[in-house]
Amino acid sequence: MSAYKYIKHAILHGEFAPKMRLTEEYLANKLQISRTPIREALKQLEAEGLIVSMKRGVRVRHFTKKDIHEIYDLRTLLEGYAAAQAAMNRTEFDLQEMNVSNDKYEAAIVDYFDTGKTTIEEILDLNHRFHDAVIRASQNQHVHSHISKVVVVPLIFRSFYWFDEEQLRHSLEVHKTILKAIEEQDLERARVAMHEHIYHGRDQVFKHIVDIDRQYSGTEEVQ
Amino acid sequence: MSAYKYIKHAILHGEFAPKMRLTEEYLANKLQISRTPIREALKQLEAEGLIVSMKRGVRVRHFTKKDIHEIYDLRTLLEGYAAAQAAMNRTEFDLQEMNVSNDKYEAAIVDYFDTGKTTIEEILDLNHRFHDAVIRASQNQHVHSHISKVVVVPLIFRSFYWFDEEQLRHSLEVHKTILKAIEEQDLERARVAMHEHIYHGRDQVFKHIVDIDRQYSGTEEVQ
DNA sequence: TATTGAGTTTTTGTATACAAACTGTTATAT
DNA sequence: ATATAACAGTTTGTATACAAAAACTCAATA
Repeated sequence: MSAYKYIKHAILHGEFAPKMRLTEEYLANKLQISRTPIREALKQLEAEGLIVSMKRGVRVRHFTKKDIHEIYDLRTLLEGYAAAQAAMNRTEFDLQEMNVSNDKYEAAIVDYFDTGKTTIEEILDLNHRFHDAVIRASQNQHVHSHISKVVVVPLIFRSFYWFDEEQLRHSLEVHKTILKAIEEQDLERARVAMHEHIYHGRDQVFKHIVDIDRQYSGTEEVQ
Repeated sequence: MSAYKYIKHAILHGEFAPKMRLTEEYLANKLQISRTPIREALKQLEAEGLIVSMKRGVRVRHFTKKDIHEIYDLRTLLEGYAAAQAAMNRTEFDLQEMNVSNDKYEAAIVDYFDTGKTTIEEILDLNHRFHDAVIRASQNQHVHSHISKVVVVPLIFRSFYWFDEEQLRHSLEVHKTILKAIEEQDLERARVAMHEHIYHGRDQVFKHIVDIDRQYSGTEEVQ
């Protein structure tokens, strides 16, 4: 795995906590490679906004409540637009892709509460694939790439762990509503359903993060 | 100037043409530095989407008509939202900043046609500052950073050069309409005026780039 | 003529060395 | 006790060397 992917994974999964200082040597040692590829990975991650650089070295970016709020607003705007455009531009192939994605999503949720063989990570991944299929159906590559940069914030990335059965089943129903609207080319219905879907996700996140703004106020150092 | 800024500038000003291959050695030689900082700059530029990497080396990204179309749709969506949010959230300070920006813009346009001492580059910069002030007034940092990535692409086509007196004066009036709506906290008026403003900009670009999709079909090599 | 493949050249990827910048500490003077 | 200067330690920034991968050349073969 590349240094970039390793570090990104570690940040998204909370192994590198917000505000944690990351020195090049620490990372080089951890990945058993030299500092050169580490530095290149850090430049990319900084351009993506997952780390912030200071006078000396970088830290894992800490997202405040305000950040999370803004990011959800942005994501709602973009994905809502994507859903409306998908309703307008979707091909038969897109419809099939979205349906297949959501069928898999449904099967995974059923299995999760039935046999427990499916993991929450797999459900998270399938949810992501459905959203991806919708965005692809919008036929706007640039919207796609911007959304993918908005979405990957550590807390949000892991927010599915907080969903209970009721909420997972509900999200499945909303997916179906979105799909139906896209199928019927009902732009506004698709947009509003997507807005509601994402804002509902935000409500869940905020229900669980009562005070992240202070939580990490101490500076976690390396090693 | 950093390698990153140098290369970005060269791309935006057309010195490195679309599809032009950029080898590390060529750039290192041109900037008279070693390949190490070049590589880091290229990683950042790739993350921003200004260059694309292939199996070996990178090329300056070529934007098709479809790209430009999509990018303007995206920018319209984002800046329209920012204008509406600015109408909702603007502080007295923001209002002042926006007014000052637009007054400078007006003075520059007047001077441009009056004495000719002001350059079109300066007008372009002041226009950019006004838009920036509006986006800042929206109080959403994340929207700001996404817009700033969208905005640079049309610069490649130096769209402003083609604005004649009529259009420059018109854009000034639209700015005033946007400002008035933001002042009166009329969200929808602000949003629609911004939409119109940006789509009008797109019309201008498309009027002048009749066939960029073929224009650069040949592969320009380094040196 | 088209194709394969060995050998050559070009270009990237990584490690390492060293200089430069920053940080923290201790000793000295006020 | 506080402030400052010098020094030592840490960490980054850049150059360079070399290995690895890709692209190219051209002759041998079908």
